[in-house]
Amino acid sequence: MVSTKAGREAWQTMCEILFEGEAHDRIQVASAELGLSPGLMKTLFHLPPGDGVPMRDLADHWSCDASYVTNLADQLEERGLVERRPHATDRRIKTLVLTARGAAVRERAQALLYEPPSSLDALTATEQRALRDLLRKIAAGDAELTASRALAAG
Amino acid sequence: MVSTKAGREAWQTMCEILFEGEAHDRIQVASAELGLSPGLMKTLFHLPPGDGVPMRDLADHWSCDASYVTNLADQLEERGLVERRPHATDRRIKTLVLTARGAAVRERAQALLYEPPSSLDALTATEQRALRDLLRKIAAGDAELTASRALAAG
DNA sequence: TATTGTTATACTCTATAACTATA
DNA sequence: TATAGTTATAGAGTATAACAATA
Repeated sequence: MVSTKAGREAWQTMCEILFEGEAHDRIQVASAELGLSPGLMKTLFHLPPGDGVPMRDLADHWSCDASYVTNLADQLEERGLVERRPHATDRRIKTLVLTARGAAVRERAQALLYEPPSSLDALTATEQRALRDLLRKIAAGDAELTASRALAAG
Repeated sequence: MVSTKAGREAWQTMCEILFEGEAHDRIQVASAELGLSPGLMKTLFHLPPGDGVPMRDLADHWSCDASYVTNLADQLEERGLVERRPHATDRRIKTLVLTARGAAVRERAQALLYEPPSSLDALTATEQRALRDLLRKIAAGDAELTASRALAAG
């Protein structure tokens, strides 16, 4: 089913809209407006408000080195956006927790990123609902995505 | 119309599927497989086979410095993937043109990037067609995207 | 012994400034 | 005088290696 011609065309068009269209520089623009690097903004997105995330989990998700996560954490801490907190049971682990200010910046970042481009205007209200429902069905079937959402929900 | 609740939800879900889901590391994985940096791969995508693009156009599209485009061009040239060619009428301008090898690598890169994630499997064939049609309608209304496609079509 | 995180270091990516050639 | 591209250089981003603390 996944190799349906229409499915491939749908996926390709989705990539083009996000990477080539009006919104292709959204991340740069949003992070510049918040005075953050794209990497720092991406980190905020992975920290559910009120809940600590082990630094190792971030390195695993991004397939990056642990030392880079240390670097990101240092920069966010300097700006007062996150705190390092010890893990409840394993004292090797440090978790990253958003501060109140960090949660506010995260919310602002999401507002900027999730603002739809004007090209969405090409769809009627009914079509926009149909699109949302189809995309949500895909998201629900995406193991990684649903896992990270379950985490975010606490 | 664009600020429809469903439209915002659709856009947010689209971002989440691409940036957080199964496919979130597609670009890294694909470029690693081709032995290119993500920046080099992105450059190949902006060079329509058989047609030269002025280096300045790339810098403008990405809002980056011209010297960085020089750097990208140097690296692609070293690998035999592009050639610098003089512009027909303005001798200040150099255009970047894919070599035969460059066009082949570009095609392979597209195949890797545009391979849909398995989560698309959650949709029936009919739904995949409906999704494709909705996305294409958005793409057609995206001024930047249609402009770059017109260019690619020659 | 294996794992988490840090430090020191080096390499890649990207920008700034000064320059050459062309318009 | 203004624009396209290059060079040299500096800064940010990211990885590697060696290390300390904990499991």
